[in-house]
Amino acid sequence: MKTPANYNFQLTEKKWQQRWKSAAGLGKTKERSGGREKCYVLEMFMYPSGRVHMGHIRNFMIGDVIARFKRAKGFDVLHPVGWDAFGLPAENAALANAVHPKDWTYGNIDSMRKQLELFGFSYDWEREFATCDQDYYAVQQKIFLDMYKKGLVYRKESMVNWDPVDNCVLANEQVIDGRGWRSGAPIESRQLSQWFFKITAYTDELFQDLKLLQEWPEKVRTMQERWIGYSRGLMLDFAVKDKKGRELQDLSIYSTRPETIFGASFVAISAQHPLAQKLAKTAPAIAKFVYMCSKSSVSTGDMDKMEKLGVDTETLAYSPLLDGKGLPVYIANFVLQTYGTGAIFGAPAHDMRDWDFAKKYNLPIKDVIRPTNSESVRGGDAPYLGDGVMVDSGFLDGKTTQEAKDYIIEYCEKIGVGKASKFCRLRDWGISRQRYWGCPIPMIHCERCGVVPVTEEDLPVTLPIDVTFDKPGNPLDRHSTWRKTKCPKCGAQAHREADTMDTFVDSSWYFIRFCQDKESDLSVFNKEQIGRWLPVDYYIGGIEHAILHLLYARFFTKALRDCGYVDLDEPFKALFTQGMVCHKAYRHVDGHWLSPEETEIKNGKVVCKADNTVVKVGRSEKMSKSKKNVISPDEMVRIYGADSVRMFVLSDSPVDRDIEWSDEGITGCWRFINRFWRLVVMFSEKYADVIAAAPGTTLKLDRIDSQTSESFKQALRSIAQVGELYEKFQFNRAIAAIHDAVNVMYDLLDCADVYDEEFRGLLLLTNIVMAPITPHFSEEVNQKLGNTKTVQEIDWPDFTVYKLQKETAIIAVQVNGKLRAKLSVSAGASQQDVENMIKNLDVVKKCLSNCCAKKVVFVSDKIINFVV
RNA sequence: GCCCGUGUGGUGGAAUGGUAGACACUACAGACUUAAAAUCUGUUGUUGGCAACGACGUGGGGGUUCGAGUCCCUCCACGGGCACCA
Repeated sequence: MKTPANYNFQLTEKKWQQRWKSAAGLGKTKERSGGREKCYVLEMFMYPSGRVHMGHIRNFMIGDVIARFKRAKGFDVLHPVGWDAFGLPAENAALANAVHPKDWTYGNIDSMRKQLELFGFSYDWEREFATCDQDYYAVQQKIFLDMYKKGLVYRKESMVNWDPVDNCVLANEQVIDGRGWRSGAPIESRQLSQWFFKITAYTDELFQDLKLLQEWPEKVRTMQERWIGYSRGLMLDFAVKDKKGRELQDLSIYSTRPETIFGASFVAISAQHPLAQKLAKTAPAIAKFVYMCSKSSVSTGDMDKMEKLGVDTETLAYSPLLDGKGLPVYIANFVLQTYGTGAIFGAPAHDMRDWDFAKKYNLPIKDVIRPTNSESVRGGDAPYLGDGVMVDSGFLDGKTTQEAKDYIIEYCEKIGVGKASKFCRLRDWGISRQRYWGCPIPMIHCERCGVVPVTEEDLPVTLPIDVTFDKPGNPLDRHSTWRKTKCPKCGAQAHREADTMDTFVDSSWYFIRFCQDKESDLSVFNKEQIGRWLPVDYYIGGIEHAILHLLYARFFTKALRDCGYVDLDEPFKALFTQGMVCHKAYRHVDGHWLSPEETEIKNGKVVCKADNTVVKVGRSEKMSKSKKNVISPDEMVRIYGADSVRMFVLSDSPVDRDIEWSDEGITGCWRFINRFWRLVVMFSEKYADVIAAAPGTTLKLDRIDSQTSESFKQALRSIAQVGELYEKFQFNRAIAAIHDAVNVMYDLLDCADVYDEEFRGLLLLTNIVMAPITPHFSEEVNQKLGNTKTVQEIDWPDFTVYKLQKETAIIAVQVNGKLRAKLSVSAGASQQDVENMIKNLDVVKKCLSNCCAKKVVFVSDKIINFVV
């Protein structure tokens, strides 16, 4: 038979995309009667940078397969798409190219939407929106005011993380290794008035509810747990006196290891501590040290390499617990003002940092814990950090560390020198950004009344369009008219808050907005629609959002619940984090990256075309412009078609791992699609009469019985697994199972014992389980095979109706666990039957010649193992 | 330093404690072709052997088990996250 022509993806993909569009049915959210279950599938929405990259495609593919699969399973599915559209790059583009951020953003959205449409994702485009749409940020301003009324928003003068490149404040979460998460510039400290969300009001709940998120990766839960940094300990009171015994001030110290107090040999406070500031005024040496610390705190970074330094304040700290013994007070560079009370007591024998400090300044090291399984206290030149039994600690002697801890907290509370306390690392969320392209903060500054919220009738506070970017800084600040307004309280001349909100606010509730359809009043929360869809059943995105976005969104959900907007505690039921799409990267000897076009292969070596130097072919790296290893999705669609690209990003690697983009991989998918296509063409030509005689037949395979070949059943077994594999996000295995089925069908095509209609059924079933991955192709195949329903209209097949049990099993014959032979038996054969069958096998005879087996292990249809 | 993850052929990767290497890629061979591409059919963990058939083999070492890639202990390498958090 002549080899059929290649599958024409150009025509086919266009054809089906047009049909889906005109039928307006592909991704449209259906709410059908009959109490169907809902399924909300959401991929983390994207920033409109201008280009869709392969990482997006992989992310969206996971969601698209799940959404299509769940629809076929009979769920009502919500699968929306939108744009996280405020943010700095729009302003940078405005500066660089003299284009308005609004035009830049909406222009990018248009071109990215076109790119996405090439892939045929089953989104409900009717619900699409961008966070910079006025009707979206208007609601956000209302939420802000409601949270303000609830006491969840406040304004405070505080030290902030200032990014000198972006000219902007960053949240703690956005500072990575002392550098801005976006600009990479070293962060400075500045004193500024800022708006804060009181996320710490929800510390307990955010921490406790992590336990509810069993369908989140454990890794993400642990990261959040550590970020919140919950700890329990004792707040202990000290009195600080100078050398002459004059009382200077009281000092509170927080410790999670209060049981080591009798091993304390010094107290250390941070350079920003009020006591340090006070002492610096009169003592030049202290002032100098404090100044030095303030300098170095600006550029954090290699904390671990920083030597522990301190200065003796010549004062002593007294606790009633310590029998009138004063501990020398140091100002030390390793004590953080932002954690606890900014003061510690040092127990060098049982803490690494205290140990280093004591060694440096020759302070006593007193052991108070004897390791549990040891006769004596710590030996050697290191602190003992584990648990044990208290020694040399007065009334704590003989208690275990845990007992001692509980006891001393209780004791201190009783005698009134301390109390049980808890602390967390989590700080309130500073959301003021000195930028133009964001949601305006709806507040007004009045000289007489102070800060006054905008009244609801005056919402939204719209972003003015007539702004200039000719100077650095926030254009809202210098706008000639926009800032001027009347005080809602007294009517006097006042001015608007010029800061805008952190864009992470925008992405903290977008998944709620998607729940409302186009017809609903978008200026209010429609509780019925929101209640119908939330929580998100499958949330899919990158691990890089493990803390920032996911923590903020969880907080927002709880805050909105308390404002009466929603009725749920956690927004995302299951979270799935996918790996990156990587690609080979080429590096020149001098270190700069080369694109593949700048290289060639000479004598089996990759060399740089320009200067013939040997190029280092590095390990596969995440695709990025700077590494010049980006593969453009539309280019790939042009060459191989959308379905091949769709298939490739899910094949090969499990989706939670990185995948390497390769030419072989994508051509492999393209070839497989053609291979399946040829099968369909050959069948439909050979059995044209079958198709013509029974168009629109259902998928039912009537004649699966004992006469059906094992191969045929094997193919059915393979595709029967595919749904379960989708459910488990094991798309690579699902694709392997589909390969299996197609390979078997090739073997079957020429067999005489294949019933024609049965074979068509098998083709159709394989096609249908593959359809979530290759929707255009599958519609075409389905049509070619004469099915009158479209794939979209077909329910997921029920494979349990087929009798697919194997009739024979291959049993492994083992001696002492070593494989000696394989034996085909009828399925379910008993141990006796199997033993009878094999006792004459040479291998078995040889092994059993001199003695009987001590023991025979038999696992039905699997193994028989003789132990001799 | 702490926490988490990963380690299986030339490559990506399969494998409820039960026949390791499914599926795919690469490579090689054969068929088709004037030829090439494409396609189809084989072979492809290492190693000994003409063969039948053996030996070895899931980062290293040890253990539990009739049986370990899988469970336990320990070490190593790589990747990621957090990091002076009292």
